[in-house]
Amino acid sequence: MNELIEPATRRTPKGDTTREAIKLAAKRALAAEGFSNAKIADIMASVNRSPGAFYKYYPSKEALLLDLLDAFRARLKAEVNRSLDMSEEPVEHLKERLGAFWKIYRDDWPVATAAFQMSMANREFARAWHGVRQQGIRGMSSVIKLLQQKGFCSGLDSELIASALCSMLEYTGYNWTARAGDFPDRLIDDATAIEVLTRLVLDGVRGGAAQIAALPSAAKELGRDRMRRRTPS
Amino acid sequence: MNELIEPATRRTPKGDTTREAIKLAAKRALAAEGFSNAKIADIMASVNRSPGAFYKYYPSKEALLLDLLDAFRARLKAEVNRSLDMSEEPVEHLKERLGAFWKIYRDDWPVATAAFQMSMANREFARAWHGVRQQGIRGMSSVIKLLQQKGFCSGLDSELIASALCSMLEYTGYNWTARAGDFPDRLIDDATAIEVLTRLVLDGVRGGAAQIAALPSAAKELGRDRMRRRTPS
Amino acid sequence: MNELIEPATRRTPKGDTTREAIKLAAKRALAAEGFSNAKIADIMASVNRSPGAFYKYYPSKEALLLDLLDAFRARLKAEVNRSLDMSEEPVEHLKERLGAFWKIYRDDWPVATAAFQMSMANREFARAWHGVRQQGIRGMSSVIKLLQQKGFCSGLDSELIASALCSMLEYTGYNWTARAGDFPDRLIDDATAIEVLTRLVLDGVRGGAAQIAALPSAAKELGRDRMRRRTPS
Amino acid sequence: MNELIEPATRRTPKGDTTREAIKLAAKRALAAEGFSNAKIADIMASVNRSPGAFYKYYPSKEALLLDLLDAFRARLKAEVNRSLDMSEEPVEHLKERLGAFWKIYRDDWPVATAAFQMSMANREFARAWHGVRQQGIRGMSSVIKLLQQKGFCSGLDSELIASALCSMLEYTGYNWTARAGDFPDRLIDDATAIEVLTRLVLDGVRGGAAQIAALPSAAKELGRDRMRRRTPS
DNA sequence: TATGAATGAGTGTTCATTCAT
DNA sequence: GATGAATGAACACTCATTCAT
Repeated sequence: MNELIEPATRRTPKGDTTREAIKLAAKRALAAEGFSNAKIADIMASVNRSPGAFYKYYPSKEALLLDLLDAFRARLKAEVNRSLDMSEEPVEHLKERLGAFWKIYRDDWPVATAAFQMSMANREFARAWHGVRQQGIRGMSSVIKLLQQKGFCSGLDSELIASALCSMLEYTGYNWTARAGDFPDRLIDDATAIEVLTRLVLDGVRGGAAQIAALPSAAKELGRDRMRRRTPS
Repeated sequence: MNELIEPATRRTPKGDTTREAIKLAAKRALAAEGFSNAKIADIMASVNRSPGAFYKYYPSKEALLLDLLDAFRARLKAEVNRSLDMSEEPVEHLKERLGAFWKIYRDDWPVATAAFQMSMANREFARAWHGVRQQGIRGMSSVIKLLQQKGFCSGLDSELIASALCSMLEYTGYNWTARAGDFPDRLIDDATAIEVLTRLVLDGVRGGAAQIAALPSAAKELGRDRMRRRTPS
Repeated sequence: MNELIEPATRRTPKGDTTREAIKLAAKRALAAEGFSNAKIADIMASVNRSPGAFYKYYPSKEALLLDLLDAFRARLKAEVNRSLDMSEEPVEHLKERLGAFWKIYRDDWPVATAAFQMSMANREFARAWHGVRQQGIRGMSSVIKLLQQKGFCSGLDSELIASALCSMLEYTGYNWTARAGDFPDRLIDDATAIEVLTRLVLDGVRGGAAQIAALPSAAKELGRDRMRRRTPS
Repeated sequence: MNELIEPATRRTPKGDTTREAIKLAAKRALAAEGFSNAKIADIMASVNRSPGAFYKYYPSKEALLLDLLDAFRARLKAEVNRSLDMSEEPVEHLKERLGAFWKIYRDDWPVATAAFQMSMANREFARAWHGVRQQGIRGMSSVIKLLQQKGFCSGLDSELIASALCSMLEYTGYNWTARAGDFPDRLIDDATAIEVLTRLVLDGVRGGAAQIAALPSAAKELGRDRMRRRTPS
């Protein structure tokens, strides 16, 4: 995606090691400070290199983030959007995908957050970040469309639902993981996170149809309640 | 919440006008550049004032954002968390609240986004932003708990669900509104947005019960379907 | 000395009151912050006036200090250099003069210190402050010359001695009075201060000749001591 | 005293050169403008460096002055307060010490003056400057106490005398050296300065005893003389 | 190749001074 | 006369980037 940031020469193993170390340190810096506040000098210091050495690996600070973002996107594609063909049992399939999604965000939310921030002011990042979002949305909406053909979730814009659910996943990835998130004093284990998110996505994805069709007990009662009220008014 | 930023003297109408103009211009700048990139001089120029005039109104750039955030929080509290007693029809109640939420974010996502960004690197913002999040989560989880008593959505951590749903609302507020969001070429009208979000929240909030009741029929059928489909191809 | 700072119109009593209040507040500000750090707005606020009102009384911040310095100089002239004719008993005379000097500095060291500071970077203040110093030095050296004619303190440059003694008086005025001076936890009463300073000046003024002539016991012993030591080495 | 300002890495010779050049240029700027008026950019320009380079060496403008002040204090301690034991001939000892003092002030009064100015408004400088003063005062008062045990200078507060004499030395260091001092058109050579100052300090230090012993003869005679003189004129 | 000193444009903030009301 | 909002030049400090060694 970003050939510009590839150096002309084939990277040596040593260079690769350093490059990976830089990426790791950069993520840590991103997590602690955000992109604008993260300093090249600090990142390089935490890798025991001089500031100048950074430019052996990236032509600019932004190229570093673009590289991280590219890796992030590739990982998402490989592990979440892997196959859109659903040979497996769909609920399990979804759960598995969301588990992958969750783990990627647990590790890489600093990259996503930084890219998101940059996307607001910077054209190139806007495009790149938009691409990442679209990738997720496409995957999600293809599931939804499939279900809509089955009669679920009918009548609503699948793209919007996909967008909203992706937003939930992404931002929740941050809020349940980052120190500055919603639960600073609580470690949310992977199993719980994945279970809750799966259920919410499932509900959202099956949505309206499921309710009307399948909820004589719960939902209809709610509905009836409402009707009764509505009738007299 | 932030009395510190109130000047000692009673504000004159003229000063008030300027102050409001500054806030508005600041939101625009925040939307276009993000907090770190927004320049005081630019904000003041767009209000036809000199850079120095800013400091008649705020002691620092950060104080401005804190003020905007405080107003944002107050608005949320007034319009969304208004009454937690559910004397009214609950679905209508929820819809109305989410409508308010949506409109606030539609107007003020630059503030929320900037505060979110700052919360990552800055103690004071972390606290303030966390407070905003908690306010939303508390409101949401009180609804959920109420429903759980009625048998819905049982077995799952109401705080987690509330957090995830708030994340969805917030981030969707951005992604459906901002130019750099998911749908740059499409204007999502309030009614649609509110409808979709309400449905998703409702599903998430009612959730669990429905699943337990309906999964054998719905989800499994989905699964079977899929398999059948795949087999012949 | 500084006619520039006199307004064209005859000052009204009310204006005079405010002007005096400004001077007083300025001295306090000078004492607490020094000239560069003292802010017009603060001074005016402590007089319950708007910043703009300052310029009714002085054309600039520096004019204020020049005015204060002029008053300081006038007071010194009136009370210390009052009469250089020494009709009274000279020791008493000196003591009285130094008492006046001490009291002036006790009250006005902020002005002197500020003027001194400004004199380093600013031509006009350099001249003005130099004038104040010269006034003191002239007074002191005239005493010394008189004594030299009597055989005291011979062989030394009376101007240098006068300069040094004036330096001692001035700087001691600060160091024994200001909160940031040498004795923060001790209040040095006027009598003690005047006694010690008088003695030091007297000794300095009478100096060497007196010693040789009048100190067979003390000084010579010291001298002898020295010789003895020196002889063998 | 100020390890904080030492960079973490071992300073290279090149860096050391620049650092020393900065100190020197800073002293010149301090002499010409005073601390508040001295501009980092100017100092760095006079060292042929960009403004930003300053911060390789000092974290702030104030840290620079603290460093200069620390060096000043160290030099004073090493050369003036070197040994407080008076095994050598005391007058020679004193003369030598005052000579060192004089030369230090001749070189470094800009630092002392700037520190003095800053001490009025700034806590940290107040402490640091007070420390320098105390160091001088302690040295001086130990001499005085020694002499008091021999019967000199009895009955007066040795600390006050020490303070006053130190004030004389310090401020005279400025007034005989600086362009804006008392003798703009005259270069006072070291020998003269040291001689005069030594005599004044000696007189002040021995003082009291001499007075008591010699006043009937000397001072009163002076008084009588004066009267006699005046009468006929 | 790596270093780290140096660059220099950029920005938040201050405050003496002005001026419309 | 008085006000106080506004001015705008000034300056300390930052940091991505460069380059001599």
